[in-house]
Amino acid sequence: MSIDQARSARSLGTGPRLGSRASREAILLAARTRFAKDGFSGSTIRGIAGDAGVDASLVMQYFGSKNELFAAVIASGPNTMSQIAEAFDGPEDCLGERVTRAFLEVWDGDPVESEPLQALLRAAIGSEQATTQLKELIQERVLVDLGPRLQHDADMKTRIEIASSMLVGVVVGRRLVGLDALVRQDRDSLVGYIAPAIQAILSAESSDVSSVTSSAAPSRSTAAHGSIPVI
Amino acid sequence: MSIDQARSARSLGTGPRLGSRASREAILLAARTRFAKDGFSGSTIRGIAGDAGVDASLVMQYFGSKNELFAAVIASGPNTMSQIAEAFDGPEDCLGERVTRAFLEVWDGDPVESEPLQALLRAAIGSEQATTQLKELIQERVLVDLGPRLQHDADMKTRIEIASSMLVGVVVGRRLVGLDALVRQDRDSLVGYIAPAIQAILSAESSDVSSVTSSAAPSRSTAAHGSIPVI
DNA sequence: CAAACTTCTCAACAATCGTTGAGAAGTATG
DNA sequence: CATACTTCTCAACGATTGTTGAGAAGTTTG
Repeated sequence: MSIDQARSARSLGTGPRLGSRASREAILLAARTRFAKDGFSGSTIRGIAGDAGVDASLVMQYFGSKNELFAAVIASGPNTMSQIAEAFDGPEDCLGERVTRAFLEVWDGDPVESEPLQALLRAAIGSEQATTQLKELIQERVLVDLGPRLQHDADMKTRIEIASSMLVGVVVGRRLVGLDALVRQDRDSLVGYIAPAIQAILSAESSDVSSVTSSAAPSRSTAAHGSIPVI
Repeated sequence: MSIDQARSARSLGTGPRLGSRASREAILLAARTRFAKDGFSGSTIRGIAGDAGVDASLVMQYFGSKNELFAAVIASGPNTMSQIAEAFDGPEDCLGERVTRAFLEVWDGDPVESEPLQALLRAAIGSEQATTQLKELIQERVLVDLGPRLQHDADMKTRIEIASSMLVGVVVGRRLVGLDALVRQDRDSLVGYIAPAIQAILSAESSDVSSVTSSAAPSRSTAAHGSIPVI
């Protein structure tokens, strides 16, 4: 039977190689840019298809749905997270600078890397529903890379999450919101401002602020002499 | 003429005071919550009206359009920004703690204050178009309060924008994304982690990181002895 | 050429959106 | 009661959305 023939010799290739995967790539590129710029609900399949020079139904045929297209865009980014995660390794006295620089470099770099992150961030902050939907994706792509580095103590995990949130905030202000003073600064001077603070988060001791709050203050007693504003 | 009568004695009150302004308040409350939770494009007028127990057209009658309703929600928040801005005044050696605490208090506090900020943040990050639309509103509500405090030098303006972005990042991770380690911490221990870093941003000297980058390093030389991890 | 196959477009569906106009329902004034 | 006014609902509009099914256009195999 012809069906069995086609099934046994799967995709033996009688058809054309017209646009083939070129259209698929064009769709993915257009989707990446539009999701990064307009967010998820702000982007339309018709608009993406138009940018790719393709009919909207072809997008559905390749990716199934808008959600799956978005997932494909997020998955299309290369190893940006491991690039950031690697910065957590190495000597501790310049940890703040390395991590800060890694963050800024990824977001200033190739759109292939930064645009999926923009899209993920816009979507994740856009609504509570999207947040919970994307939370496992965030934890997967962030904490899987960062995980082995913070297995030691829960305190270090907290520090890393705080430092990462701070750097995300800076990047949001600089690249998404476009705050004047942040956009004006070049990368190196920004690192000069930020790295000491990140260093303080990642290496200093959690000092108790108010009166009681007995819980905190774990173990490390070496704090705040040379390690904080060092870089 | 009756028209002139009604115009001269404006709203002399022949009509009913049924729901009167109660429905308006209900709409505003429902809109505030939904915009904070679902973002701008994720919220629908029909949904807001449903929460308020009211028809959708009444929303239009009171607020004109979805955009104006959103603007009313944003304007409904009290003086939250000035509350944060006031934290920038006072002795410099505990600046980081005051500012950090003010940020976290506003976001942990009354929904009347925090939800309009959530809505503004979600909308502003949601898409590039919304960002540019809301940027002047952000600058208006943030920098008008903060402005007088940073008139002195451009360097301080940069520092304040960086510190604010960082704190927004922390708040986003804690209240919007819901990162585990950040949600678990209570406010005081969070301040213990964060305040030294904010203090470093707001008071330390911008140290040159790499080799060249001649520009930076302005004037202040007092840095990093007791003021940074003090709280 | 004919048949099989892939690539892509056209037209339309059903749902939902913001928005509008007309008119009930009810209360004050004459 | 009759009139004027406010408050609110009903029904519908036009536009846009994601999504679908059928069928052109073109390429390879027999």
